[in-house]
Amino acid sequence: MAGKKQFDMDTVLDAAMIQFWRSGYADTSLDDLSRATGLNRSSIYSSLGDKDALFLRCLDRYATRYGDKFDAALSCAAEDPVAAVRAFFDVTLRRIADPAVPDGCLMAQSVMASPALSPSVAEHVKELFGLQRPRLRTALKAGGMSDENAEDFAVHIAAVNQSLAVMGRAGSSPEQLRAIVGVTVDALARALRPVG
Amino acid sequence: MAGKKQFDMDTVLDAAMIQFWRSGYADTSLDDLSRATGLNRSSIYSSLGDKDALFLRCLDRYATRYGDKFDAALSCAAEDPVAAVRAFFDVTLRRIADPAVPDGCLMAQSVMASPALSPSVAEHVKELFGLQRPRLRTALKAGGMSDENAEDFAVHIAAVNQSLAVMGRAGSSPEQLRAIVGVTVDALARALRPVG
DNA sequence: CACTTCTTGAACTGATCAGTCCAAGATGGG
DNA sequence: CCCATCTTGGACTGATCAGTTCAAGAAGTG
Repeated sequence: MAGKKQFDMDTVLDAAMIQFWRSGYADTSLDDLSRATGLNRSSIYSSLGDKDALFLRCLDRYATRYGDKFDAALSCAAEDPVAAVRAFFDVTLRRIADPAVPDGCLMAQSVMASPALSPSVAEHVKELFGLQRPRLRTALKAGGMSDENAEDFAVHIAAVNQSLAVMGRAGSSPEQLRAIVGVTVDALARALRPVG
Repeated sequence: MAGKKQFDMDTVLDAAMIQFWRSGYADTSLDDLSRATGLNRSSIYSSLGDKDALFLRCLDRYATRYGDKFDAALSCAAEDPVAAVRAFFDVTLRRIADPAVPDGCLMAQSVMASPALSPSVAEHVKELFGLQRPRLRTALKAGGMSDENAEDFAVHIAAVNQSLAVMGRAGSSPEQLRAIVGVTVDALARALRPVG
């Protein structure tokens, strides 16, 4: 077998991402990754680099995949910001309900574990994690919200969205998760209605 | 040295708890615990049991210490539920601002890491984590809220409270954390005011 | 069909892990 | 002052970790 990779890179990266997502960085060994991807250790190293490099690629993959979905959900914010935020939360709620994918959130658990990561990886995690807030702020301002309110709601919504993964992993039911976002969506609707 | 322990159990348990809190279960080795507590490995085993047993004691210690503070904060819920919830959040905000203690939250990060914990420990973590919601529900009902609203706000407030630790560890400023709880407290105040 | 090129599997290295064991030594009772 | 008792420190075990190395062998090229 020369000159041709024996595997599909997308499939392999998905498998590795899901492994990190399910077990976290510290509890994912190279043997786990080898088993999950079907690749030998030396194939992983030669094609994807060391554990940190592979983890970074998985983080970027995760951030891009769901970042695009969040952007799409918020794209109607100018016309109907409340519907946009509802769609934003739905991305997460659907991800949690999807049996093809682990519960929890790769970003949130990586942030929580960041003191144990190498400094450069930890920095990258925080950067990716921080993309959520400006995304929301821009959408809320497009929806007609004042600067100050948009700031506050953006960070609040980012926090609530992140909490869904933790609550889901802790055993909260889909109904409870909907109740969590319901309070936030109601508050947003009220804040956007000029006469309250 | 016979018949007398050479150390203060409270001091040792605090040191171990903080070590787990800072680094998480997976990234805390017995050498770390030995260094943090000043106790030798064999002293840890003979006095506190194995790593899982010690971790459980630290979890219980954490849950009791902050659980008591949360209860105290909510004790005025019948007279002023909004002030009670504000005080509830203040327990967490003050903990995050306290330099004597790690950022993050031992419960939240243990829940996130639960798939990598032994099943019995994971179960215990989820139990302790689940204590927050009924605590809040009882307080909100005492404050005059309807059953349905109390349910929804209880799980929402528990989620937001939990998210503060993650957002703090991700680098959010104290002002941003206050904005996160501000939205929730405002929503609660509105829900409690009979005429909105 | 032969040769070059690259992937691949398995063995190996040194470090670190949780957990065990035991001799050394300190203390309190007699 | 001596002995029994218990804590303590350090050495040890077997497992697992990330990362490296290398021979075997398959595909492409002529």
